[in-house]
Amino acid sequence: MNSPSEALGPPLLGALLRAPWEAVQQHMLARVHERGFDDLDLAHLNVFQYPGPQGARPTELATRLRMSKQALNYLLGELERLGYLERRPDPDDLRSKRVALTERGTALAYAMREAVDELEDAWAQRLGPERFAELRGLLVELNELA
Amino acid sequence: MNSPSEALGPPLLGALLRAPWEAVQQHMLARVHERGFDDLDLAHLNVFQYPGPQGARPTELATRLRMSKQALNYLLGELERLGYLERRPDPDDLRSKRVALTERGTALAYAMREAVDELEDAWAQRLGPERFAELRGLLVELNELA
DNA sequence: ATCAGATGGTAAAGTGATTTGACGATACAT
DNA sequence: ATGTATCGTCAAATCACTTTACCATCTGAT
Repeated sequence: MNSPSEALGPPLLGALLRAPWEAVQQHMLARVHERGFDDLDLAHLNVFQYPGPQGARPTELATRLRMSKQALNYLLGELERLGYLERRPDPDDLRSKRVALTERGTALAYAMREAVDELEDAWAQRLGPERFAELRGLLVELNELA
Repeated sequence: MNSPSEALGPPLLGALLRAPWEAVQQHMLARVHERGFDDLDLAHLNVFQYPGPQGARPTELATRLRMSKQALNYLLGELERLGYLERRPDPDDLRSKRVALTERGTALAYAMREAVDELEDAWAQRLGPERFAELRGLLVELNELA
């Protein structure tokens, strides 16, 4: 009685959300590496996360991804060097740049999307389509709360 | 037609899982800071994540948290310096250590737990208790798949 | 009982992602 | 016009983390 583990109680919602999210991430990374985009890591994929960097300004992206504009710019530099995107001058604001995906960048976004779809399909099958739909619906609501 | 954002489609499951998980994390960090544990960041809280470091061996913890034993030991060093835990010799294995929470460490674990409960309660209320229970159940199942 | 190999923890140096601080250029509001 | 805010970037410094290398201890085979 009163063992430390008992005192901690059952798995918390945080843990329940975290594990499958990490599974998605890892699956995405592995799949994307298989497809030949093996010069990237999770930090890079993070930049491409929904809704992706296409057309965005660096500062806007940095805010969205909750990192300093310097940190993001560092990543953009690497992604540009690796041929995934370019930073082009913004015609409407001479101070500003806009991120433009290259062909390779677009292909990456597509591959990421496909990887997630794949995993979702697998889960939907094993959970049952209607229960999976229910889960998705509840998660959408949860996201609206936060 | 065929705008970049259309091509990306609706929010993916990854994003749906990530956002609320990050909300949990941020709430936990903020709450814990309020309570006076303001010398910690997310990396530290990570060590305390379910089921917590109490009684664990460093290497075991490192495996559980998917980091190198050196990286974990670095964090344990800080947490020890800040008075949250101690590394004590393991009586059963002279090579080994065991993590023992201090009073402050136990208080932190309790505060973290409380913070998550708080947020869960808020969500349960706004989602409806039975729908929240459903969400939780589905997440448990999803965790068993992965 | 001994010895080989595995495992646990740690130290030290190096790496590299990220922060801090500062800057010139442009935009915008008054 | 002029002051202030914003955009991107550079450079230096920092700090978390990796790599490499150890020694101590355990374990199992002989």
